[in-house]
Amino acid sequence: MSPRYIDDATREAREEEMMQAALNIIARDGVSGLTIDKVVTLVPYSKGTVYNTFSCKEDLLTALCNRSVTRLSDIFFRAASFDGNSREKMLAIGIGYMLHSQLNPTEFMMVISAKTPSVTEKSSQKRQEEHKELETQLLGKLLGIISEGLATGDLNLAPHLSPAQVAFSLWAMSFGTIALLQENVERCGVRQQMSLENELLNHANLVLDGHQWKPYTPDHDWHASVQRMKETVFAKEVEALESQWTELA
Amino acid sequence: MSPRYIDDATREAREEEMMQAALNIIARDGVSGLTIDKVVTLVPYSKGTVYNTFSCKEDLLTALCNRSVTRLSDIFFRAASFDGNSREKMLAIGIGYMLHSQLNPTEFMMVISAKTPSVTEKSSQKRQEEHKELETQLLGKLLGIISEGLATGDLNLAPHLSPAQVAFSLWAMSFGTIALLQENVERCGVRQQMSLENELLNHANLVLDGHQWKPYTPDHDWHASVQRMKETVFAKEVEALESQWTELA
DNA sequence: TTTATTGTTGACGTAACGTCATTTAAAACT
DNA sequence: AGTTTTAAATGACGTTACGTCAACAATAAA
Repeated sequence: MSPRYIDDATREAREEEMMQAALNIIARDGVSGLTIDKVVTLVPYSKGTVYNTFSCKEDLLTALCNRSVTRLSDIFFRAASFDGNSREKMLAIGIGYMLHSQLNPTEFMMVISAKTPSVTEKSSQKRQEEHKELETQLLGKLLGIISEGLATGDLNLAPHLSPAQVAFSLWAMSFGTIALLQENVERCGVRQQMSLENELLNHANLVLDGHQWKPYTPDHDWHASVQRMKETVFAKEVEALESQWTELA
Repeated sequence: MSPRYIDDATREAREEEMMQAALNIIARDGVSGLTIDKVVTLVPYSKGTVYNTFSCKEDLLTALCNRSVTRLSDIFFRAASFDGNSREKMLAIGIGYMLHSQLNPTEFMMVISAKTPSVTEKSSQKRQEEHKELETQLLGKLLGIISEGLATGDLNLAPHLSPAQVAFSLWAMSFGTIALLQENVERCGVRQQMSLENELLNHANLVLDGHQWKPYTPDHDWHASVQRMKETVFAKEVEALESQWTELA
C-alpha cells in the first residue's frame, strides 16, 4: 500500500530543467515576457507538474534569484581566497559582485525584482526563507574576512560598530552602486560616462577608508590589485565577459 | 470644423485621479494586485480613456514612481535649506530620503520596481525620459550643496573625483542602505536589529569622512544634527510618521 | 491481484490585457 | 440654426495567461 515516490535527485533535475527554460525565455522575451505557459511548452512536463514545482510565476522568479545567489556564493569564496591582505580580499568581494552582475545582468536585476513587493507578495514562504538563508551565508563570508582583518590588525573596529555593520556597509554600498549604474548602460544622463568598475572602486575605498582598514587608499595601488584579481581568482569571469564582448562586435 | 480639445489642466487632473485610484488599490491589494481593470471601475472614465493616459500597467507604475520622485524633490529642497554647515546639509539629503521612504514605503519600492526590467521593458519612452529628467534634477540639488562645501572650504575634492561622483557616492549608498533595510522590517535575519536611521547615519559618515568633508565624524555630534533636522526642516515628515505609528497602536 | 497513495495530466473557468469600430460632442464654418 | 469636422470617449471583444481540479497513471506494499 505505498505509492511511487520520486527521489530528490530527479526532482531537482526537473526543477533545474524548468529554470533553464525560464532563463531562455527571459533572455529572449525579457522578464515581463516570462509566462508559465511558455515554460510548459518548452519542457516535457505538464502545466500541473510545473505548478507543482513552482507555486506561481513569482515563485519561479524567486527560485531563479536564489540560484543566482548560490552562484555568487562561489565567487565570494574565491574572493576570500585571493592572495593578498585583508582589505584586498574585502575589495575582491565587491569586484566579484560586480563581475557577477555584469556577467548576469538579468539575474542581478532579478535579485532586485525578487525584493519587490509584487514578487514577495506572491512567492512561496519556503523559497523566501531559502533566500534569506542564502543571504545570511553570503554575509558570513564577509564576516570571515572581517575577522581576518581584526586578527591581523589591519582593521580596528570603531567602538560603535559591530562586524556585521561593517559587512553590511560594504554590501549596501556595492548593491546601491551596481543597481544604479546597471540600468542606463547606453542611456545618457548625468551618470553616463561613469564606469561601473571605477565607481565601485572609489566607493569601496571610501567605505574601507572610513572604517580605517589598512592600507589606506593613498598607500596602495588599488587599480593594480583589481587587475591582479581579474587575472587570478576572477580570470574565469573576465574571460567570459570578454568573449561576450567580442560576440557583440 | 474643429473638435473639442481637452486642456492640459483637466488632463493632468484626470491623470492624478487615476494615479490616486491606483495608489488606493496598491494600498489594499499590493503592487501585484494592481490591474487596469480595477482602476477603471474606481474612476469615472472608460477603459479606453485610461489606456489613452497610460499605455499599460507598467507605464502607470512608472508614472507613480515619477510622482514620488517629484515629492522627494521638495524634501531635498528643504534639506538644502537646513541651517547648518555644508556637511550637515548633505547629511540632511540622506535623512530626508530615508524619511520619505519610510513615510511612503510603497512608493519607494515602486522606484525599485520601476527600475526593474519587467517594468522598463514595457513602460512608455516618454515617461522613462521624464524619470531620467527628474533624477537629474535631484542630483542637481546635491551638486548645489557640493559647490557650497567647495566654496566654504569644508570639502576638498580628491584629484580623481568630480562633484558628480561625490554626489553619486552618497546617493548610491543611501539607496542601497534603504533598499536593503526596507524589506525585512519584521523578518528576522542578520540585519534584524539594525535600525535604519542608525545605519544610514553610519554609512553617510563613512562616505563623507572618506571625502574628507569637514567637520569629521569625531569632531561633531551628528545625532544632534539629525535631531535638529527632524525638529525643523523635516518636522512635517516626522509628525506624519509618528501619527502613523500611533494609528497602528 | 488488490489496494492505497502519490504523481501527472490537460481541459476549463476566470480574469486581465489591450484594441478598435463606433459613438459623442465641441468648435468652426456657412 | 444647421452642418461639418475631427479629437476624444466608449465598452464589447478577441486573446492570452493564470491557477485549479477531477480524472487518470503508476508504483509498491499487502
